[in-house]
Amino acid sequence: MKKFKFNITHKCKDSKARCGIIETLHGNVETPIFMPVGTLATVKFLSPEEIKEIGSGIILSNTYHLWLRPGADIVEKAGGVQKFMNYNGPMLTDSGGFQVFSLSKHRKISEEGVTFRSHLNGDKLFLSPEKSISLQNQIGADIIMSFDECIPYPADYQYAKTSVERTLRWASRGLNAHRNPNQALFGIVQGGEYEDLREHCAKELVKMNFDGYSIGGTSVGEDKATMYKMIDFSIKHLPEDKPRYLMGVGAVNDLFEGVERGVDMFDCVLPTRIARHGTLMTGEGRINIKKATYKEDFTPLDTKCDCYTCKNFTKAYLNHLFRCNEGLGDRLCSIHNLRFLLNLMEGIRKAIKEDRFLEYKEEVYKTLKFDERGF
RNA sequence: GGAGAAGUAGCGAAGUGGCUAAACGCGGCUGACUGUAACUCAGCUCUCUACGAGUUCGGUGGUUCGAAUCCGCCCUUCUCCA
Repeated sequence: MKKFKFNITHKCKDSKARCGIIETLHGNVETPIFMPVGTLATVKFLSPEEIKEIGSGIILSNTYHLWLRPGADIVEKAGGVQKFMNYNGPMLTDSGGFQVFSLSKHRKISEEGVTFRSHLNGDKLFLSPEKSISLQNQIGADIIMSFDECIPYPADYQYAKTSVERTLRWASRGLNAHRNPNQALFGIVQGGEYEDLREHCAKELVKMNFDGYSIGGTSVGEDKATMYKMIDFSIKHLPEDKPRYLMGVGAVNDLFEGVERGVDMFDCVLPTRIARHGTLMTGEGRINIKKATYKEDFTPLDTKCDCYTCKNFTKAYLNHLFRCNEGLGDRLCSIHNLRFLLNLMEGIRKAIKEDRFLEYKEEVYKTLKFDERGF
């Protein structure tokens, strides 16, 4: 008996947005949800208590990275990733498929799998669908991903087609290799910017009957309009009653556009990464706290934000911490950016339940001063 | 009082006749970041009427076609000895 369940609790009347609940062994999650990324079994700079405090429902970790360090066997011996990092909430692991893209200079793809050169020490590593699933079984997250190839944009049609076919074979192999019924396994729709490939990929995955479906291959350099098309091309062939996860997306307007199209889950390094680099998401748009203008600004980052950082610290102090390269700055800014997005998702869920998602979207778009990046 | 050593852009520090408006680091200023090789990366940082021009290497006077680089004098700092 699987411990994973997804129930839709409310459907938006004038868009494809919906609210739901994902049930896992480690707790329930309300959707649509934004998942903070904790690649190495840590959301960089945040303690598990802080992750909980910002209202995170589920976090993500990475197979490739944990495989390299400390090793999936060690995570398994620790009692699984949740116990290992002392985080007792729901977790998801990515398969390493994104590293096929992001470490493209260090890998070689074959039908069997992908040979990587470790980014740490140059070791030759081999990741296959079976290996990725087996590692994820060991790591023990509640939701795991198929091993896919995330292709770049733009992609040559023939290449995208060949890649999609292979990703489909990999998905099937991964499904057969999956050994832990307590872990939900998601298939990943690829196909680049091509409608027919996305359709084909989605339909074939649905035939395999995964627990949920991810939309991959987005936010790899394409423009917004293309990304939204990729979502449309994929999502319309996915079943209503399974969760849809748009991978690697976290710019504010992308979250709205995704939800409007029926996406239930998002993850993104953006809020935490830019926080560490001094960029903050606020009601006024993105600000860079390192700028000289904040040196004597003794007001909070965002007066409307209820996060620990905004309730207790000033821009001048954050500016100071960044100038001194003090880790507390990275931490406080990460807390804020994550809370900002999670707040936004709470607002989105509430609006959907009240049948006013599109109104809410319009309100937020009016209030937040979006730039062309969508913040 | 005597003997040495040194003074280079905001700071530290290379450079000892032309390829030097002057390496590099820090600091400063901007920008980027979307399933994390990311507390990272990129650009700018003498002045201006700025795809060009003008003034620089403690000061000043020389040598030379040409000087941050060689010579004289002056100023300042440091170390050691009295």
